[in-house]
Amino acid sequence: MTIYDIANACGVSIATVSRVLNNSDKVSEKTRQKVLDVIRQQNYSPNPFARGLGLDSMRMIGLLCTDVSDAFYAKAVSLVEHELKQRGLDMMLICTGNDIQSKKKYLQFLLKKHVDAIILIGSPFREDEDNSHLAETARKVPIIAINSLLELPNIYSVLCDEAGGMELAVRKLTNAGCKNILYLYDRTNYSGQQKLQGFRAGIARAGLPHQEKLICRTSRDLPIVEETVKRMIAPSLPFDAIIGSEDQIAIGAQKALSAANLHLPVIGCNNSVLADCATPSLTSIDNRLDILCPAAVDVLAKILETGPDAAPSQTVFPAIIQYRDSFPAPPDSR
Amino acid sequence: MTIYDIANACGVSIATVSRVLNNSDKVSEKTRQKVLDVIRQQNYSPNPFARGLGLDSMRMIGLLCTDVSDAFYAKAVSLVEHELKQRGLDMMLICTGNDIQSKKKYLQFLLKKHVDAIILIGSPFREDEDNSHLAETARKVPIIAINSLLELPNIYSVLCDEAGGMELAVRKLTNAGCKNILYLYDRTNYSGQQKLQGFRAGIARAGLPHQEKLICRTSRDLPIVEETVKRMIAPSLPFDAIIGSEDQIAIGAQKALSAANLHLPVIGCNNSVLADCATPSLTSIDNRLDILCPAAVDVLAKILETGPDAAPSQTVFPAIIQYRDSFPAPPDSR
DNA sequence: GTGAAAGCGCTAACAG
DNA sequence: CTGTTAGCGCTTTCAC
Repeated sequence: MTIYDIANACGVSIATVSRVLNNSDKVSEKTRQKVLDVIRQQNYSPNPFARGLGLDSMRMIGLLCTDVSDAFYAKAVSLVEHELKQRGLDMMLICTGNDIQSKKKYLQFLLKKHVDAIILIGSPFREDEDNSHLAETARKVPIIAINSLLELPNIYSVLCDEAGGMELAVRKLTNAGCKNILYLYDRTNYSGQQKLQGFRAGIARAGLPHQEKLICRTSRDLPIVEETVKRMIAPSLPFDAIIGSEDQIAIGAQKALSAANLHLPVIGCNNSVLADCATPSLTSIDNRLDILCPAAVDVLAKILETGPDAAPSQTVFPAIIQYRDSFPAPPDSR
Repeated sequence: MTIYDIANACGVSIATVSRVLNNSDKVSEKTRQKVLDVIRQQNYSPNPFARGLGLDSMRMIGLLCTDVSDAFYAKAVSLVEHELKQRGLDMMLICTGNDIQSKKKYLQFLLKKHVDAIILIGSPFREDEDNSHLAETARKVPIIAINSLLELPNIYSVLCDEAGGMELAVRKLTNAGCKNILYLYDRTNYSGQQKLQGFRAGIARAGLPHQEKLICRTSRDLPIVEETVKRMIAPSLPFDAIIGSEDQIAIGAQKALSAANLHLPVIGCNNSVLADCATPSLTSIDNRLDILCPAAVDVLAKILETGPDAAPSQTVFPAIIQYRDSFPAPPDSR
C-alpha cells in the first residue's frame, strides 16, 4: 500500500495525498476529508524510510546515556521517552559506558544515523576537558544536556542546582547540630563537581572549619563504600553525619554504621527507589528529574519547531530534599 | 556527500561503490581498496534513509517494555542494547505502561515504523488472554519474547524456568525447617503465574499442606506490602518465612518484620540492585537476565541472517539462587 | 486548489 | 568484474 494507491482510490494525485499527510493548508476541506477517509479505511500509513529520505528526518532523537541499568539514568530515560512519545518523536537509545572514547564514538554514530537531535542524560562529558567533539557534533544537530552544563553553541542545558541542593542539605544537618559531616563521592563529572562544591560552600557558610579528611572518594560498589566508612570509623569516630553523592553510596555508609551499631544522620542523593528500600529509609536530595526531563523535551521541541533561537540555552531548577527516616525533616523545615 | 561523490573520486560507478558498501564479493580487491580508501578519507557514510528505502530495513529493532524505570526491566534493556549494538543493530525503545490497550497500540506503532523485529521485555502479554494482535504482528515481523512464553508462529521465547527457581527456593526453606511460608505477589502475568505455580509445587513436594491464606496478593508499593504483612502478623504469627515474587515486595516484608522485631528468612526474586541495598541484604532468585538477553539477541540475529527456521522457538534456562544475609546459603547447597 | 514531474541517495537487476 | 538504469515511496517545486 503506497501513496499511489490512496491517490487512485481518491481520484486525486499523489501530491494532494502528500499535502494532506503533511497538513498543508493548500487543500480544500472537501478533498482533505475524502483523503483522510480513504487513509483511515485502508489503514494506510506512509513508508517512514521514503519519508525520511524526502524530509531528511525521521523524527528520531538519539539518547546518549552512560548506563540505563543505573536506577537514576533509567528514570530519566523513562521520563524522556514518555515526553518524546507525546510529541510524536521516536528515540534511539545508546548506552556508552564510562569510557570517554566510546562516548565520542557514539556521538559520531548518532550523527551518521541522521537523528534530529541528541539528548545527553547525566553528565557524560566534563565541561573542563576537551569538548571539541561535542562542539563539532552540535554544529550539525542540536544537543540537549540533562543535568550537565555545557556552554557551547547549539547545546542547551537543562539542569538542577545540585550545588544549591547540597548546600541546603549541609545547612539542615548543621542546623540540627552536626559539626563534622563526612562527604562520600565517586565521580568528578559536572554533577559530581557541583555537589562537592555545594558541600564545601555549605560547610563554609555554617562557619565550620574545612576538613579535607572528611571528603572521601569511594565507589558506588556497596562493599567498597562499607570498607571506606569502616576504615574511617576505626580508631575514633571523626564525624557525626554522612552525605553520599549517590543514594547507593549513602546506603553503603548506612550499612557500615549499622554494623558498628552507630546511628547518625545520613543523606543521599538522587532520591531513587533505592532510598525507599534502604533501612532506615534514606533522606535524599532530589534533583528533579521529573521536572528536568519534560523541560528538556520542551526545549527540544521548541528548537525543532521554531528554530534554535527560540529556546533558552540554560534552564535551571532548584533541588529539594526528600525527607525519610535516615534524617527526618527538622521542625524548621520550609 | 553522496555515493556519487565517492564514485567520481574513485573513477568508478555508483554500483561499484554500493557493492563495496554491501560487502559484495563481485569487486576486485584492488578497486575495493581504492573505494574504501576514498570512503575513509572523505569520512563518508551512506544516507541511512536512502538505504532503508532501498532495502526496506534500517536494522532497527523495536523494544517493547512495560517500564524502564523499573530496575529489572532497566537491566534487561541495558543488556539487550549492548548486544544489539555489537551486531550493528539499533534499537527504538517504547515503554507501554501497564495498560493492555496501549500495549496493543504500540505493537501496531512499531509495525508502522518498519522495524526489523520486536523484542518484548518482561511479560507484557499474558498467554491466556486474547493474543490475536500479537499473532497478527508476528505475521509481519519476528517477535522475541524475553521471559514470557508465547506459543505462536514467528514468536520466539527466551525464558528462565521461574517455576523451577521458585520450587528450589521453597525446597531450600523447607530443608531449613520452615513449614509455613508466606508467599507475596502482585502480578498475574506469565511470569507471575509461573512463580506461583512453582511455589505451590514446592509446598506439595515438601509434603506440606496447602494453605491458601499464606498466598497473598499485594503491591510492590512499599507501604502497601508493609501493611499487608503487618496485618498478617497481627494476632499470632502464622508463618515462619517469606517469599516475595519481586525483590521490592520482599523488602517491604523485611521492613514489616523488622518493625515487629521479627527475624525470619526472606527470599526475593529478580536479584536486582535492590537486593544488595536491603537490610539485611536479600537472598534472591536470579532469573538470569544476563544470560537470557544475549541469548534472545542471538536468536534474533539468527532469524535476521538465516531465516525464521534457523532459530529455536523456545530457549529455557534454569534459575539460580543468589544467597545473601536474609537467608544464607544452607550447608547442603549445591 | 491541484497535478506533473523532478528529485532525495541508495540497491539491484541486467547487460556487457 | 563493472556500468547503466530502473525503481524504492515520498516531498516539493512549478505550472495551470
